[in-house]
Amino acid sequence: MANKIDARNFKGTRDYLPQEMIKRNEMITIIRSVFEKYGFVPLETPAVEYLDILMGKYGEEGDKLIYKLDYKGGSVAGMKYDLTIPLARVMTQHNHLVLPFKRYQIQPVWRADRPQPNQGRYREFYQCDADIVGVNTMIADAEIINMIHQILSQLDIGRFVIRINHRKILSGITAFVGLPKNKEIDLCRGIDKLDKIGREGVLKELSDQGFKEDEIHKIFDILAIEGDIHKVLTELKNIFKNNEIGLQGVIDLENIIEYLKNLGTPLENIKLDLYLARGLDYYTGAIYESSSLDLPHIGSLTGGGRYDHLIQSLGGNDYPAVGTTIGLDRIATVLSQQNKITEKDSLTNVLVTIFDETSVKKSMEICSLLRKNDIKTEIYYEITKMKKQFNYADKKKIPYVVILGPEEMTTQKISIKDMSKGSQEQINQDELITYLNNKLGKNP
RNA sequence: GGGAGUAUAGUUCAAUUGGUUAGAGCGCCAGAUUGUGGUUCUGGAUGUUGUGGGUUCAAGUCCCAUUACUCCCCCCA
Repeated sequence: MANKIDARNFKGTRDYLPQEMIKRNEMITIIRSVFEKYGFVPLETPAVEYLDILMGKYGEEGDKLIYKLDYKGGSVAGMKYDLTIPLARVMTQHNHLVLPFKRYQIQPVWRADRPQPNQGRYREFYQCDADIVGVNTMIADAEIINMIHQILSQLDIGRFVIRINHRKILSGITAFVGLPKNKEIDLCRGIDKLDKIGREGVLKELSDQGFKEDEIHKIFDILAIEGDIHKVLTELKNIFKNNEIGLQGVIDLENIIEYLKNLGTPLENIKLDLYLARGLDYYTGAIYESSSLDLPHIGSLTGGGRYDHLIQSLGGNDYPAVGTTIGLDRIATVLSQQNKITEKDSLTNVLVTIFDETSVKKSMEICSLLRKNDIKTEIYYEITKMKKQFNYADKKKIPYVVILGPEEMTTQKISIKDMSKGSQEQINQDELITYLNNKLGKNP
């Protein structure tokens, strides 16, 4: 025999066992139904893309994390890194799509970084994207943010915050401080840690980064702006008096806030974060990210923004676009660390037992009848002692067990045991469906 | 990409300064109970101690390498 194979998962990938899949499917059902409620239509794209399409869109770090496929001597393809670039590609290739094109997409993506399950970080993970192509009003941005709020609330993840910012505000700040454009990212990175390392820490970090004293001084002027969103935006407007690009960002955000109110979005979960940067290169306007307030170590649960020229950069029309991704695995991690995952081993409602050879036919008929009436039903596959059959129902947490023994045969009744109560009753066959529908809460 | 830690049965963990045949809980299988699970009682099965080398009279235990996993930073979903 050949060497023993060491069965294991590829690093950073997991098997989603039934218990987990049942929960994931429930989550996906919620997400999909919200997407559809807002008028989004489904799209799927291949796992693999040509490398020239993937490269250069995600920033320097991102490019390194693309899984490259090596075949026929040359690396020309890679696993998709997100769902936004594939959408942009689709938009360039299918001109007949009605604008605004609103699509949702729920698929895995791959990133070659170091897995960290505790933070919900994997190499293969699911993204649930919703994007609006062809609209440049902030109504679209507001709808996306509103929808994120809706989904996170419905998934019952506990306290969360959606942080918003604008690429043009970042540019405005960079200009205000007097820095060259390429320092923008360093600037954000340094200041973003304010919460973690405090004022002194940021000061040190910035001077280590080579920022001059007067520059740091100006940065702290901006840092000093505090208060609610409106106040901050008003003060920024003042600072950006002669700064057209920064001003544009502020106006966009003002509009978004206004529209969010119109949509009835509770603003207490939404925070303006002037130092939210987001690594992906293609963003051009408003950007947003959300995280759990109870489990901040898990990082971002959703992330998105406006990317007005990405589609053109792939050779398509210059369509404005905005969208978000919902990080299914991150959210699942939050729920699991909050012990909110009720473990289900089965979706079956009824187990039909088989008493002996003479009752096989009857049991199978009842099983079939239940299924015809949309009741999730299993039949036990062996003619064996009741003990084993009940034990199976118990292990799989199947709530009802049907018994058809000699006694039931002669009385023309069916015995049904309620496994959680331990109680058992006999009913007429023609009452069976009504009885179970009642028990399962299916009748109005 | 940088740093740290862990590895013993299906699983969670034991095993004295290195010292006989590596143990226990849970789980699993069987019986008590030939029409009934979840409780109880009785019995049973399961290990190349991650892998390879080294030190030693003797290694689960010490050393080196390797692999896997975990954690932190970076970045993100």
